[in-house]
Amino acid sequence: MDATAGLPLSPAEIDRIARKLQGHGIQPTAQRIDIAAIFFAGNLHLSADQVMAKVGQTGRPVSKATVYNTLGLLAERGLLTQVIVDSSKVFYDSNTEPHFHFYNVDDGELTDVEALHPLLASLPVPPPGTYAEGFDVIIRIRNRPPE
Amino acid sequence: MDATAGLPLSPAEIDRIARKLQGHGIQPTAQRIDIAAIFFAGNLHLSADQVMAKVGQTGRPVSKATVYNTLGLLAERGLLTQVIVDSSKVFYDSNTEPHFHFYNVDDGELTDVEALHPLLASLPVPPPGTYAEGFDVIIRIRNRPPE
DNA sequence: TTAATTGCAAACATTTTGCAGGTTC
DNA sequence: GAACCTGCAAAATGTTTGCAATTAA
Repeated sequence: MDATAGLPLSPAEIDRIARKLQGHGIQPTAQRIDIAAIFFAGNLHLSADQVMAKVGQTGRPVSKATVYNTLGLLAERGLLTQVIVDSSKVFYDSNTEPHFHFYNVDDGELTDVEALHPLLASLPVPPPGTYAEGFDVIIRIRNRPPE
Repeated sequence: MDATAGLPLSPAEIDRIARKLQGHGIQPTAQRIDIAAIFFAGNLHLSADQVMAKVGQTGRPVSKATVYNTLGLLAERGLLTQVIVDSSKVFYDSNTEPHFHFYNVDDGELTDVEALHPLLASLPVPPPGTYAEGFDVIIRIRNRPPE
């Protein structure tokens, strides 16, 4: 899916996104709407610098600090999910439903996989005194068979 | 350099570790033996700086570059597993059998969980043209119940 | 007008790299 | 002797922070 589809944003779209942000206790500013719009346009997995690049393409650059702030805020408020698959950068996923990921180590691509219920139902139970906050299931894949 | 200097490693232990390294095509140097000894002593999850600190405690400091080189090499040769749970650092796990992890986000502790076979058998199948290289199953836990 | 947000640059932490000097085979 | 390993310092990332200027409630 093309993440730049729908940009520039129609007033109706801006309004829709602004309401969504407000619904999650986030003050809707121009920069936040631009960033949120990218993710709300489709199912995407982007790193902070990819977001910055994409926002820049729409004609209104946003500073690095604001991109990081906003991504962190959107994740904290449940509008995005952080995906940690690579030790060198964090990905943000517009899919906030429980699901798994394929991570292609050759090209760095992240792909969603619908969560398998039998698998979910049998996840290990946290030790006494601790509580599950979430889970990550990542299948690392590559383009050539293992030797 | 004398490989036994200042370390609580018996000659027999050093020899055992040296052979293990050689068995995986790794030239056993004093520094590599010191680092490997830490992991082979038990089931541990340590980051590079934790390894450096532990080696330092034994009386013979090892440079940062060598610690990173050695950990990377041991992981590449299958003697350690890299665990990516935190965006800011990599953990190395002496358990190289397929298994899952609890990651306590409050105190940064990693714990092994035996892999559940029914779960393993039902992992998603990679897309055509790609091949599974491995999997990560991480259950994020915390010390207080979700609000 | 009061609080929140932005942008810039500098600071940070982890990891990687270049290269001179040592060590091992 | 040739190849490999180590250590140091500097560089490269990705991310965070401090703070003045701007914008929103």
